[in-house]
Amino acid sequence: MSDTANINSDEDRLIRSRKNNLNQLIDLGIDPYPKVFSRTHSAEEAVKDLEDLEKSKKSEEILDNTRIAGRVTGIRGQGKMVFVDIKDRSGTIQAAMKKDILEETFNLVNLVDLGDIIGITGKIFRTRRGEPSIEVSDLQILTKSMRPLPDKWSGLKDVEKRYRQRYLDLISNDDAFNTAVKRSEIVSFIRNFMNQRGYLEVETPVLVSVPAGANAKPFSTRHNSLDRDLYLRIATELNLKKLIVGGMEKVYELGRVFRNEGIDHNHNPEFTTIESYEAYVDYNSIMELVEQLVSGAAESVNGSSKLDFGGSIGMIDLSPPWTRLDLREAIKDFSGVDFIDIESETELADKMRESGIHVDPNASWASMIDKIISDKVEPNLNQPTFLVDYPVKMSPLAKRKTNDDNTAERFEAFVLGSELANAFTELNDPIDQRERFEEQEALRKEFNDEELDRLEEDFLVAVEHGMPPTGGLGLGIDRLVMLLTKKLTIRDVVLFPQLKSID
RNA sequence: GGCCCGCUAGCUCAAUGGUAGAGCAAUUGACUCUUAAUCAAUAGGUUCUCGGUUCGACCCCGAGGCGGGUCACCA
Repeated sequence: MSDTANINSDEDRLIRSRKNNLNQLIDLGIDPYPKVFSRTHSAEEAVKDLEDLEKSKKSEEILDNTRIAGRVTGIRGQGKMVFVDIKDRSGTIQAAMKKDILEETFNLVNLVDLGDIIGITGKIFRTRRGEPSIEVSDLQILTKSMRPLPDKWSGLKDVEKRYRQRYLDLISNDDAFNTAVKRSEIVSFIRNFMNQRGYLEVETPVLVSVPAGANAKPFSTRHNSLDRDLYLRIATELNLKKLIVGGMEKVYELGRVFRNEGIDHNHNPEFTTIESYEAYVDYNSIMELVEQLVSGAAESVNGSSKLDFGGSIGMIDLSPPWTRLDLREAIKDFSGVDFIDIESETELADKMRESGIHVDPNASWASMIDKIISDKVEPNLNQPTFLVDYPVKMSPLAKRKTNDDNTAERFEAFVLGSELANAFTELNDPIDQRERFEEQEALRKEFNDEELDRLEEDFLVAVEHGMPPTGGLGLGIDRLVMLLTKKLTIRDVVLFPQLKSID
């Protein structure tokens, strides 16, 4: 490609002027990409020092020789004086570059473009207009930028570009930056929360030979030297329970799982869950764990366990205790269907159609119940709610209730009409567990449903060695972050959401 | 996958089927307290792609791409 081929392209024109400045720097013997710059202050700290001085808390010397680095987000030329906005992690501060102070270095100012990373040395002061600023005595180019930034005032609004080039979103939209920070803080809170309760954090394989532990279609891949198909895990469940068999008693994994299904505002093909397992407790303890974890995370990152969504939703209060609804009663109340007497799929389908629910003609009993829940019950559960006690048929990994063989000790947590967590008293009877898996395998063939859970022999052998009574939890981190940052789409809480590639 | 909407300068947005424009960014010049700096001038376009209708298409029609919404499915 020759230079003349693109000489008329606007983008090239913009890059060319920056390259021109870059070359001028090189001609001056200046490295446009030096390795280090030692900072004394963040932008925020500099302002604080100034305020401390003004309150007479500190002596004036603290203001001298302040060194700050960051990205240039604004340049206001004033002839022999130029104001430059410098943005770092903590915020933005103004630098005042005066010719009579910088002398020959002042020529460098003309070679600074919007988007460059620069380091400045100088004295903190306040301008006549009251703006905290650095009076620059030395200026260093730390990184020359070759491409223009999005418009300072309107920011980056193009949704697609925000996702594909998230770094631009982070630079120009504070809300995107703050959401990413908050996600990190939430994950950090959860780790501390679990560790303080004596849980061990573990890591189990992402590549598995049987994608088991949940209902989902897996991604498949291939290991060359093993000459074998492998799958990306759809859940961390079974390996974690093997660790309970191994005596770890309290374990959790914060990890990415992968499901080969549709993509929309609630679903990314890879997402993060926390699964935890604790020996010698049942699902009642897990309900308390969820209440404390979620309300604690809210208080930690938002300073409150309440969230105001306004409009018809209003205030969501995450503080314990959450409402507990019996699943069967909830379904009956919201849809009029009482599944307890309905064993045949055709009868259930008829009842559902009577209630105005669209039924897939090839659906299993369990998936139909699931459909009733998501269509008729979930949308009503804005305030945090546990739906408790699920049919055994739709809960192949959960233990039966003591006096009711058809019901399992399982709950799901809902907030804002969306599922947040799924938990049960874990099934540790190896004979029952094997039968449940075999039924799932049979149903998968009968209904040709790729999403039904799979039998993993290794897991069954582990349980046959004896798994203590255990309470287990799975909670969607992305959903939790959406809730606590009030984002309506998962793409706003995942830094690099999956998008189609542009060829 | 069905249906609906969007795609125009680096960014944000205009433009009855009749010469594609503005603000910011860029380039050149003036300016030592500005902060969306100001002022003057200049330059910048495969209107997502391909095809069709038309004397003439950003605009109408068809196919495709990408994105958004919604329904179906899923966490």
